[in-house]
Amino acid sequence: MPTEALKNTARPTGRPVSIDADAVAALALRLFAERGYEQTSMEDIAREARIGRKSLYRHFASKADLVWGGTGPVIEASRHALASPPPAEGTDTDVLAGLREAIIVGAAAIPDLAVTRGRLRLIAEHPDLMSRSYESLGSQREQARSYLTARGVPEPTARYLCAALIGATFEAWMQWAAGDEPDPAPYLRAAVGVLSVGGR
Amino acid sequence: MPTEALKNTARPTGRPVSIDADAVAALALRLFAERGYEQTSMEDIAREARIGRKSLYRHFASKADLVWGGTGPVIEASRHALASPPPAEGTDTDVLAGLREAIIVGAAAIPDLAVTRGRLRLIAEHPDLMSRSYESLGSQREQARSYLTARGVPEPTARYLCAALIGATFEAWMQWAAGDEPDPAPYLRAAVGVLSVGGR
DNA sequence: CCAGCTTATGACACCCCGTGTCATTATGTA
DNA sequence: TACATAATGACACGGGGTGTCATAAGCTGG
Repeated sequence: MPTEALKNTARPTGRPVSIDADAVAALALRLFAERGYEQTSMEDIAREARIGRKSLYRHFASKADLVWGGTGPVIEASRHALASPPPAEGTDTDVLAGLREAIIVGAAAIPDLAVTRGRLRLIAEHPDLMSRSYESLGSQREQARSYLTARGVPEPTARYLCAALIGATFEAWMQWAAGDEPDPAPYLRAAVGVLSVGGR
Repeated sequence: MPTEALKNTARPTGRPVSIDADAVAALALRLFAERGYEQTSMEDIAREARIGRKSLYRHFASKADLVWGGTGPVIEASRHALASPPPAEGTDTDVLAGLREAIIVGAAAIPDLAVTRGRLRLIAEHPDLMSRSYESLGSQREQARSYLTARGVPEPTARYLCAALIGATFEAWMQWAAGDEPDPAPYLRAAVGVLSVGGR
């Protein structure tokens, strides 16, 4: 999600990228941990990364993106898990179970959980970062919604279900991050367990 | 919620407030509607309200507070509805129904729905305003959580339930605001209907 | 090897949000 | 009338985010 203009997509001509966005994000995370989030300015990060402030903004749309950017893979993984199974005819077994499993799969795709935990803890501490959750999780919400509607869940119910799902799973991630348990799956399972499609 | 320092709380001495915060907020809403949210600077609002920019900030903590401030009464009303009935012994009837009714009562306490609809539509259009929902609804979340735990809902479940509740009801408000139906209650009912305390 | 193209880069300037300070003014109470 | 309290607004400042522009770096075709 680091705003990467055209990183891996075949670029036939032009000057290639010379800045390692992931390395810069990692550096920023380190600086945030050392000096604090709001005590570290974008100029500080740029200076430390030996690049210009404007170049920093070219790779990360905002300061918050330096933190939230790393969550891209998780969302992408659960998106993939949600997109794969085609909808069967009629009302299939349990749509909630499908959502749950996709989210678990997405979580399992995270390379290093320790970094993610640090990221989430940093987010939890700062309202400014916290509030970005709505937009950062937007694609996941959209993905879940199409999953539900494709399986016959009526429109308004699907919307509310997705909104509730995002809220609950985000809370689950936060609870996991606050503790020391290695596996986030139980938290996510419990969060999804709070939902019901039947309208009670 | 307009940051009011000491508006109605008996102030024995000192110069009384001479700025009508509600009027300023209404003016700001009008300017936002006319010129657009980000096209209207705090200086514009202050100039139009015939006050200084700093004085504006003394009444509203942020630009977003000019919009979100008006939601205070709703949250306060549902808080009151949630606080009134004392928990009975053992597992009482239906905690979700209690939550649902409190939210409906809160919605019914809104003086003029038209203004609220405009406000929510404005919020829907601007990610910056949208993202404030998390913090703005924080008190409501906390209130619902204590309601649930006081009625025997175990801790982690209560957390997830509240997170889901906030997400779903906010989505319900947004759906209501996007349409023309006069009563938000059906939307809210449907949103709460997506939850379940039983863990499926 | 050179010419020309594309694109990243960084310097500069700018707007605006939000905050801190401070002198001034207005309103109450003793 | 003196005093305390607090609102007001002027000024300055840090910092986020954006636009512009000249320059440098790499690729590709001749």
